[in-house]
Amino acid sequence: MTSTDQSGPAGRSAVRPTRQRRAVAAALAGFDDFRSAQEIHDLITEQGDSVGLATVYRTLAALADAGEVDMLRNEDGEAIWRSCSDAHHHHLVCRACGATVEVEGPAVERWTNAIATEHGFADISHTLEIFGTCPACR
Amino acid sequence: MTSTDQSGPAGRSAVRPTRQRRAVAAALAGFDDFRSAQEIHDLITEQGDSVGLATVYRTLAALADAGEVDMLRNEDGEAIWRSCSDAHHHHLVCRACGATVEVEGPAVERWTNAIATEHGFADISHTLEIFGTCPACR
DNA sequence: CGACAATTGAGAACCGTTGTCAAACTGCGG
DNA sequence: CCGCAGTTTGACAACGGTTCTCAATTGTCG
Ligand SMILES: [Zn+2]
Ligand SMILES: [Zn+2]
Ligand SMILES: [Zn+2]
Ligand SMILES: [Zn+2]
Repeated sequence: MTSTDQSGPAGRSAVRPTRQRRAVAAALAGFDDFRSAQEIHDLITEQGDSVGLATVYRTLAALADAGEVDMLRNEDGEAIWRSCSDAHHHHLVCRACGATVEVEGPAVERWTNAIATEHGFADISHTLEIFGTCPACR
Repeated sequence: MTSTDQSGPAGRSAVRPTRQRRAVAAALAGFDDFRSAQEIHDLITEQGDSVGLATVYRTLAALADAGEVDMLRNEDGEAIWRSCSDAHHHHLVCRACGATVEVEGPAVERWTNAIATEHGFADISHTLEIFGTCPACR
């Protein structure tokens, strides 16, 4: 058994741990609200690292479909990102300061599935975000 | 029922019914899935009318905040539009063909409010869309 | 070490959307 | 019927976020 073949199809390693990816991860660890790619890029710069904007976008996209960060869109349609817990969850976001709370609602999950099934839909997924003004911004 | 009684009593400058706005309304009546502004613009052109793209955007935005059309964003962040019923509702959308069903869920409405209040948030709003594959696209 | 695929970054390209502003259109009062 | 003032329109430029290009670099692995 030739040791590890922990990731890719043809055996060669797929994702390489690079300085840039570490910098993005570090930046993500530094806030817990949702931020745009550009804001994250700025953060990285402030932290002294230098990473191209395109790389930030690429890394965020990769992390997102690896399920390590959540991406959603603000009212203007911009993508905003945040490192989140693994489990399926939704967000309660403060419109003013961006403060974010992860929330879970088994009942809602059940409801969406039921409704969709009822209409004959399959391969169901959903998006749900709650916006409001947090206590601190009142 | 189109509760659009724009002409109020003290009818000072309101929204003027113009050829262009009528064309947009007509286009909106011609489909029941969500379409982008550009697609709607194309539809109008195909119908023989001629309306500037900027005007289409302006009209859609106006209709949207008059509550006569719903706007949401597809995965790419583009705005897509559809004329909907007045009451608050959500959407069950087919990923393949775009077929859309309006759905209501009083329980979900209650849940979002409860969760938000519980965390001290005020002025609550939310977005919720369900995606799947409809029977016809199976 | 040497070969090589994965990765990076500067800048251009994309593309949906919004802003500009002069011309066209309305409703209204005279 | 005419002219004025405010509204609306549209061709086009400008914007801004995101993706693409491609040569140069950098991990990985034998
Ligand atoms: Zn999350
Ligand atoms: Zn859910
Ligand atoms: Zn709707
Ligand atoms: Zn709702």
